[in-house]
Amino acid sequence: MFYPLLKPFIESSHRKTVKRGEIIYHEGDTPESLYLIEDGLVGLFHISENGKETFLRVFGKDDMFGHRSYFAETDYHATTIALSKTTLVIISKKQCQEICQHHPELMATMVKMLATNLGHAELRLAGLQDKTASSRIIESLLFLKLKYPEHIWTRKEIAEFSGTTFETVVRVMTKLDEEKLIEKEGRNFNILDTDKLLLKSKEEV
Amino acid sequence: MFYPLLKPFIESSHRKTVKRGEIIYHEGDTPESLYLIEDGLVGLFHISENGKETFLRVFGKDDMFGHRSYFAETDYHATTIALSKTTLVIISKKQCQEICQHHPELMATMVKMLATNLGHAELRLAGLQDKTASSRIIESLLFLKLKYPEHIWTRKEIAEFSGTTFETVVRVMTKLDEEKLIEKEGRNFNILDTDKLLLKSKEEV
DNA sequence: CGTTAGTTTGAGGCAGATCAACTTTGGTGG
DNA sequence: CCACCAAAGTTGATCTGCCTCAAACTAACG
Repeated sequence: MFYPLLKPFIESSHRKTVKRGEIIYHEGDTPESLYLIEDGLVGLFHISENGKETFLRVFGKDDMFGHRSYFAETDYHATTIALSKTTLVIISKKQCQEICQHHPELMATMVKMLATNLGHAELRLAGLQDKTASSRIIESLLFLKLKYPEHIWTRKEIAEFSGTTFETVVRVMTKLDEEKLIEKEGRNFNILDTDKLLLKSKEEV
Repeated sequence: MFYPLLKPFIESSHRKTVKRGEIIYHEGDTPESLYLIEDGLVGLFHISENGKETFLRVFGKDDMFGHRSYFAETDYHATTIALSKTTLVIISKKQCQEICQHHPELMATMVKMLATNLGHAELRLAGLQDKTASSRIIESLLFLKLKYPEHIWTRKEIAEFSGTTFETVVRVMTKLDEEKLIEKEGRNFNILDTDKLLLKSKEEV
């Protein structure tokens, strides 16, 4: 959603293609550039010492990432990994400074985006305390599949997004399949009844 | 930290005093204004249907709040409650629009603040998955007490900030008191060894 | 058509929540 | 200044949702 706004400024920018599983930057690295997704899917993950991964945000076609650290003026707080074959446009910090200076109206878009993300992050934080695992899994299924229907979400990705384990995701999905609210199709799945799922995610506390 | 920047613009603004426990705005309300704290302490909480409260952010002297919803252009996603007697300066949306228009440099400050907050929220989100309750409690004790030493933090507030229960906070604090890392003093407590606490919060996984 | 990444299912364990009963603190007003 | 009492804190006992571990199974790709 950011890309079209910037397109005029970056025609000549450096491009890079990464394949599924490839790391784009690591937590702790110092930002040298911003990234735009020309095509593909990228996940932002926090990986703790014991190896536990938390799936913080997804970025799709036309989304920007790396901007949070750039504007916070800190090192990256998490790691970005390509979830599928992805083509990136790389914008240098210098380039970004120029764009920001000459186009202050983009800052308003950035403020709105960050404020929205902050709200989502805080609601997820709260949800982790007061919702059951299956409620969070259902929410994640809806969010991930409705937003990026073409991607085959693994149980592990869904688990890390919902703050559970992949075994728990498997069990919940099996139950939802039996109840005909989703249908499993190989490693993929489809949503059959969005409304009932939404309802169910709310009544499961 | 925002107040001083804005002081020139708001001399004549409306002021309001609230006492401990008073609600300033509710989740779901539509923002009509922004708030600055002239003096006192305010907490942002998410309260779920079953009554479980999550303590999302603290605001102290010279902090602004209510801005996230204003800039995201959504209803409030959480509730603000005064943690002590607090004097507020209320800025209307119209006033805010004018300030933003005439002082685009303030937008840069806002972007940085939101980006920083988003990073913190996401790290807390990840911490909820990969850290033990006592590790999170120790982090919360350090954060809350070092940032606002004058406030007498209740066990309930600490629990809601760390994502645990007040009984667990009591047990962890009793242990830390025995180990002479903190000292309990009536309902208050003091930090005796910041470094060892920091270390301990890291080794407790 | 072999290999590997991803999925499924069951059994068992535990960190920390919940429930319950009791004590202490510190503010208030008589 | 003291007596009262509501709010806050303490401690122990019990319970449970979900994670962990383990051991097959199966899709899908080269």
